[in-house]
Amino acid sequence: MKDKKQSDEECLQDMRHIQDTLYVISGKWKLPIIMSINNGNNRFREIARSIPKITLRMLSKELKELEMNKLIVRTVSDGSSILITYELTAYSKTLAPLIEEMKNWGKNHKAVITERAAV
Amino acid sequence: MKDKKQSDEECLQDMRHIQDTLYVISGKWKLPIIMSINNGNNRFREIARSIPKITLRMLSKELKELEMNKLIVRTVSDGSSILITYELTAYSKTLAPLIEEMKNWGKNHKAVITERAAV
DNA sequence: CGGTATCCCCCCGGATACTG
DNA sequence: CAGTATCCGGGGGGATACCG
Repeated sequence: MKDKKQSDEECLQDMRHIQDTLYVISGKWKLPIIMSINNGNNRFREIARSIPKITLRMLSKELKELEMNKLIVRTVSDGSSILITYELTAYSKTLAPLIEEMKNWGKNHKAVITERAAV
Repeated sequence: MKDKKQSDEECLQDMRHIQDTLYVISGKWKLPIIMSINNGNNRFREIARSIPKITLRMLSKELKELEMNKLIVRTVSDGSSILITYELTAYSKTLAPLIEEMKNWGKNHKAVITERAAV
């Protein structure tokens, strides 16, 4: 978002891109799931335990969508017992700056809102 | 999101911040509205016209929420006729890096998904 | 111009139970 | 462990009509 005014056409393009991004990360759980996997949780139950309040149903659904968007990979390895692991793709790493930015903004916003509530 | 693994506690904090941010910018229209105003549209109908497919109802609803979150200001100025303008707050500018990031990511993602569809 | 009021549908997301 | 099945409420969001 530049301060310089852009053409309406450019602005429309940008809106579309933003809506595309919003669509991919929308929902309460997708980003938390990515963060959890990034933090070393690779098994279904492990991820479930690491995210407060998420239900198995939602985790299952969201994992599928993330896989469709090429952000994670589901692997079934057949050792002594069957083992299923979820891993982030290299592509998912491109979300890192975005996540970082959202993390910081949320932290600050919490402060802003809390201050308002106090007044 | 660092590559270095962080403590689970830190990770939980981050998830909460992210969810706070998601909550504020969630919905199809909030960011497009901010972009539209940023691009010089300050009147209700002007904004409405600048955003494809948005309905008056949604614009009205979202403007209120944005105002509650201190991202825009609604001003009623009483000249020869009543004039209502919407402006971005200084605070809303803190979203700029996030928006920029989402714009770029969406642009690239579109390409990634399209490529997949071709295969 | 600057919105509200209704109606309505869809689907997100929670609860709970169950399967292999 | 790794999920799926079913049920269900709430609300996001579209269409349309209307108001001052």
